Amino acid sequence: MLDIRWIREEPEALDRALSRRGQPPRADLVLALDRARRDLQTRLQELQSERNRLSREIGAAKAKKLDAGDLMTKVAALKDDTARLEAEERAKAAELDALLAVVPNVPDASVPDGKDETANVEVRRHGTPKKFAFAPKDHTALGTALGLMDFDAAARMSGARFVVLKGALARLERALGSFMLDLQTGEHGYSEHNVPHLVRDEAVFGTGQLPKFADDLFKTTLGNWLIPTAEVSLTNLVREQIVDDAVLPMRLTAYTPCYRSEAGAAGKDTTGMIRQHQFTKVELVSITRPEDSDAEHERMTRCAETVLERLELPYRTMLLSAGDMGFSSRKTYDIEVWLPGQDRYREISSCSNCGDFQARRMNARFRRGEQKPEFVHTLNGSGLAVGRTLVAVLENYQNADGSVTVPAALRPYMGGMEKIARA
RNA sequence: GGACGGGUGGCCGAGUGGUCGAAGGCAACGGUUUGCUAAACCGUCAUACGGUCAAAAGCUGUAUCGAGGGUUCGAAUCCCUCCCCGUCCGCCA
Repeated sequence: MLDIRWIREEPEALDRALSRRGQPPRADLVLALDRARRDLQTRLQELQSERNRLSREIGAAKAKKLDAGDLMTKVAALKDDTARLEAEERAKAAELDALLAVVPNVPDASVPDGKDETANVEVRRHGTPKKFAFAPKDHTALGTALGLMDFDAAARMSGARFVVLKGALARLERALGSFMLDLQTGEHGYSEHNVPHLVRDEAVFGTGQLPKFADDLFKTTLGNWLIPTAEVSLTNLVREQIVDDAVLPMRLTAYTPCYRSEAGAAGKDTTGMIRQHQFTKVELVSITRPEDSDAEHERMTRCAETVLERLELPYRTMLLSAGDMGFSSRKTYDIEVWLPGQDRYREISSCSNCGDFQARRMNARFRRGEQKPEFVHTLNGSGLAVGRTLVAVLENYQNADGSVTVPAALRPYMGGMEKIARA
């Protein structure tokens, strides 16, 4: 949510930001609604003021046992006007709120222009894709041949975009989660959390998935939403809170399943584990002071990259263009891991600085000393998506005989296992 | 799921229809007193959004006693719905 006062002062900046995201201008509409709402508010308040004054006189008259009949008819006359104005003011405010709720965050000055991912800028690259002496298989072929990855069984009970992992692959998933959590908590200062996976409307509105992206989410019969990422649960830890300056930056992490309807992804990545309705992820969230969020963003991105470095997986880091960024973000780095089975880099982490955009939506603030509360800045990043990391491990560590070498960093989590082979 | 009891300012807590944004206390802040500390005393002490102003300050108005609706000239107080917390019962990993 953007600051309406900022829009009043710099409406042209809003339209410029929208244009960078490939959206039509909306400042005129926002300003018109805002003006109309405030005019209604002023008129309403004048009526209320008059009503309050007369009501006090009635009270005073009655206390003195005087007749207040005239006064009461006077106030009654105000009633219709007050009720009508109140309804109008409320309707106008709701209209304005609904509009502001779907206006995306303003891209940072350092974000490159561009309408989609073709304009993303590579900022660094690590490792070199391995040359295989044989034609590398993709993870689906590898996992299926190992007898440890069963899409058919998953489809029978759940439909498309689900998988059953067995044996060493099931354990590999757990090992990756534990390894990532240990790294982020033990070396990078993130505190581990176990959070709700079902949340209310307000929580999902807070992080920005609602109201615009409800189609991407699953909803329970009780009305709760399944989290599409632990960003929702972790960031909402500070909703409606005023935290002390001294506790910032807060660095939070959680290992959770993520549920996504993938409504807009029909036909994309239809096979394999790349795009599933359910996957696990170690999420990183930072809550910072405004002046610290840029540095924290760089740090967080490095925390995510470190996972890939420890696993010795080649990756590149992309700075997303304005047109490719998510709704709540003002600047995003995507980390893409090399997948030999696809012969290209694929997104495995996305690290975003949301500035105060989410904080406004969830009213998350902090206080410096005795000063007035200010909105915090919120950041989130995957550290990493476990399902896709498993895919990357399988494809990059595959051997000619179809077995998969266990990365050294994971062996302690695999009971010392060095290789995953068909039993 | 059933039956009760609760949600009031940073905290505690009073307030069942009329100058109540809300007594009192604690904490905090400023001051007086004081060798220092403490104590005592005096004062200040919610937020949001409007209007006024070039702007800020100031002044002024409105709203806010869990949320939303309703009754009433007037609601913290009465009614309805919802949310949250607690206790007991049932069920249950």
